[in-house]
Amino acid sequence: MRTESNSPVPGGPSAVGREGRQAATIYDVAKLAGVNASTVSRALSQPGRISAKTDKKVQDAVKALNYRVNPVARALPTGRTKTIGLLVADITNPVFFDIARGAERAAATRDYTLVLAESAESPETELLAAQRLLAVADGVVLATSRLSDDQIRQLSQSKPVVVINREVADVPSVMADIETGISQAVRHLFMLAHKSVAYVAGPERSWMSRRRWEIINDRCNWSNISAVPIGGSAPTVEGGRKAAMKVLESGATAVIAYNDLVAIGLMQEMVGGGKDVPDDISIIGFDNIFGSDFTTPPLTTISSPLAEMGASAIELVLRAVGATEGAGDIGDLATELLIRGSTGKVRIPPR
Amino acid sequence: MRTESNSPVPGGPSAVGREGRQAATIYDVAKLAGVNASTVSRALSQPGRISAKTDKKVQDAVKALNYRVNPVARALPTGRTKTIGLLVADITNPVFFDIARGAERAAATRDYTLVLAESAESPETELLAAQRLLAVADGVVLATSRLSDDQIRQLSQSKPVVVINREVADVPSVMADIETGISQAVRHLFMLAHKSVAYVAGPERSWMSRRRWEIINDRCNWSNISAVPIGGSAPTVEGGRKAAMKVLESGATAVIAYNDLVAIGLMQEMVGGGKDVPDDISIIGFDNIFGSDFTTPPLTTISSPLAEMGASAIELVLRAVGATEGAGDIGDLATELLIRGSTGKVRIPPR
DNA sequence: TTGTACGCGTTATCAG
DNA sequence: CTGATAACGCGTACAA
Repeated sequence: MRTESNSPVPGGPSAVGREGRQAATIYDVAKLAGVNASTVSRALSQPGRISAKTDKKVQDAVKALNYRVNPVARALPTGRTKTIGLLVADITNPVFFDIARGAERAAATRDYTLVLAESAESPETELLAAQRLLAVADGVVLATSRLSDDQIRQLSQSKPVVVINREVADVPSVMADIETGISQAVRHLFMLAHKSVAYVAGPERSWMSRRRWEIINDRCNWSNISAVPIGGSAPTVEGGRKAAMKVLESGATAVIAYNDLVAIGLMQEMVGGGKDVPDDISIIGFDNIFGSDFTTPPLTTISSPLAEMGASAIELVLRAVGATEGAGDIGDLATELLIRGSTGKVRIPPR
Repeated sequence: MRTESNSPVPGGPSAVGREGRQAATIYDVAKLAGVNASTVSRALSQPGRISAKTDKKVQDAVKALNYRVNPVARALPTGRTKTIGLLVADITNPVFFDIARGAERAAATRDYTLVLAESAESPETELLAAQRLLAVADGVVLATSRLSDDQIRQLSQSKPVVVINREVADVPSVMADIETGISQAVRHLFMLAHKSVAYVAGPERSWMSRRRWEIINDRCNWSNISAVPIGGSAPTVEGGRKAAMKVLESGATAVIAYNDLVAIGLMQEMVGGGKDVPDDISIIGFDNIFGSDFTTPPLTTISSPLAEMGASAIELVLRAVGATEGAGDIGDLATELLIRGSTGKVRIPPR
């Protein structure tokens, strides 16, 4: 491999060759403006602390050279990249998109940029990815973590970490208040005369899946409904399809799925198998993802304000890094049952 | 504002306080290993060019101190951040989801990280965002650009830029071969005896929208079908709803929408208004987005391999920065008509 | 208010 | 094969 650059740092920018004219630095600006580089630096970051005409000279030079600060150079002495990491278990999951949307916009508003990473549902990958993100970003949002509480706490020692839909001692989080949504759902099923409801769980390592089950079970007990758990399936449409048979065999007249994807898979498989929804079986999902109202019948679901949650998570990180004022906790975000067409009165009495 | 740090650079890492123990540097490693910092650097980046036992000493020290390279420090002399920017017009658009999915995975495979930005459909915002991305990332992918050819070319002078679904001279791009898909669609409509089809266009500034119209118009002429353009609506479900009336008034018996979102809005509005799809009117979308098969009837659509396109775009950027071998163009990616339930034989003859 | 000088953590040249 | 050292671009005590 040969190097024919005369740059002081051969690997450096000027060695790339492919690039256009070398970007201007504060030194170039300083020279043109007839001031010192440090003055330029100040003029750019602390507009007040500079004399009016020096400022003008600098601004003119900046325009003339089309100067832009080099963010990575700025980040080195500063330690801040104005970047926030967003880590999700599975990019494919529509839940993530709503979160990302809220997060991106919240970040952009504060002039921060989002850095994306996916863990492919693997705790090991997630840990590595989180560490990599923390090395670049000023803070990280864990959207659907499969890590242990300890691991998360440990990560949060170096830089601000915020988790979504998960409770970890000493780590700030943004939670959906699923209790109310679930209560509404169970009451809804109760009114429709259901006596037995199944819960199709998500990934084993999902904290949220376990939590949802606990609350569903609890509320069902209150209402004298028997709740039957149906073990860990993938949180996808396919996962839902595969779980359909087990649900049917359970004898339940209604089913609550870990999320909308699973619910949709369940519905597809059941309708495809000749069952009628909701006459034969009622289906409820979680999250109100994009498209959950496209189905026939449209899916009844416990909706979470995903975009807001993404935004709030960013907001919390921003506070932690001191980029924004605000204080106090962000209370759990409201959740509600969206009654659409996939739930109805029981027709076939439970055996 | 007071500063009580004794760090040489007060704004620097050690001043943050919130952070845990200061991260180890190569100097710490060097000291512990009893070698020079530059040796550590080499041991880490060029494993071959170091003696076996020096290497071991370094590795041990690395583990002992739990050392991690500082990516921003590395990026300064190097000029490479191992980061690629992905810029989209609207995060909310499901088309973007699939592209992002493919892109993220392709990037992760090569050990690159994705940086996200949204332009909110505004050319000004897009330009600014692109410039910001280019300052941080090693290259940028423009997924749904609203910029002019010149602006894009200009951006691509500093660092590699790849566009998706857009043709710009001198700028590498990843394109879906929409001709075949559209040909299939028009032929399909022809076989169903349609004589007049409407095209509901997308945003005025969308290059893709114009191109789709051109080809549709062309193919319709071939088949002696009259094609009627229905001007720029927002590329959203809402945009589709608003355009429904105009479509009906046009007297067309079939409509091709700028994308699936618009098509779904169209369908919702029409079905809501008492029309039957496809008996009264056939509807075809573009892209085969997530959920487009959830509708009733499921949407017939011209599908693009969005995830592959995202991946290919990243691949092209990676080649340009020399991070990956490969050469040659990436041919246009195949497109095909997915015939589902929203298209059928004309029932009402055109007036 | 402005200039001087140094350091942020890493890479790469150049001697040894 | 390894050590010393300059430089990447910028921010900021400190002195002027």
